[in-house]
Amino acid sequence: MPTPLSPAFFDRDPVKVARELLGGTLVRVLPGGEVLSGRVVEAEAYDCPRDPACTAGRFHAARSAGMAIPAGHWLFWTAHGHPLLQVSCREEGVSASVLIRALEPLSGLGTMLTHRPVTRERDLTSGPARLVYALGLNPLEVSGMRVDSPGLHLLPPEPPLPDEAVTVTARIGIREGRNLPWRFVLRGNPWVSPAVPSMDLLAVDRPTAES
DNA sequence: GTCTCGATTGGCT
DNA sequence: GCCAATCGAGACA
Repeated sequence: MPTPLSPAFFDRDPVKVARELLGGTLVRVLPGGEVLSGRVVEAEAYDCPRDPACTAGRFHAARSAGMAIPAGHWLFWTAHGHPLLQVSCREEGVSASVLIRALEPLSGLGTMLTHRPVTRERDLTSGPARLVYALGLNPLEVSGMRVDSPGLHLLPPEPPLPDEAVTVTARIGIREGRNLPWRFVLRGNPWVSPAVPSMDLLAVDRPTAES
């Protein structure tokens, strides 16, 4: 059983964190002890100092203050009335985070379906807000918790994913900064969120963010 | 109080 | 594929 990722893992470039998070396991332990888990098949990086898509500090300074908490804490962003699960990155005071966009359910599928009844299983967690609903996460309860909390934590991919298993694309659902290759998808996995237009696919297959 | 924005979702065609 | 509903948060009067 791998050790949960510690906050120190997140205290660096969110682009690298997003890449290395891919293939890992998100584990949710319900109060009754039941375990809901899923493999991270899609993740995006947001790094405000160099990211035109990151509205933190522009439109929603106060709202995004949570993104500036110390690295390795859960936080929620809301968009279009839906909660999105993120992990803070970098040192305190810098708004940077990794957004978990999709999971492949591993255990607790039945309970997830009670949280979020869907007709097709692949619709259960194939979206950033969908997985929050499926896991039954309460934003007020989870926000600000350490990323290695017993009730909600992340396990690293074992073994680490090879580059050829990862597709890097432009981010989706945003207006600015969409050309940055900061969206990481498990190649060929059916659980990723709705497909990006083919024109958005970049000619890169591995992270280029060396900073 | 009202308007606007948005990193989404789900229903309809 | 398209589009309306969604609702929390910020801006402004």
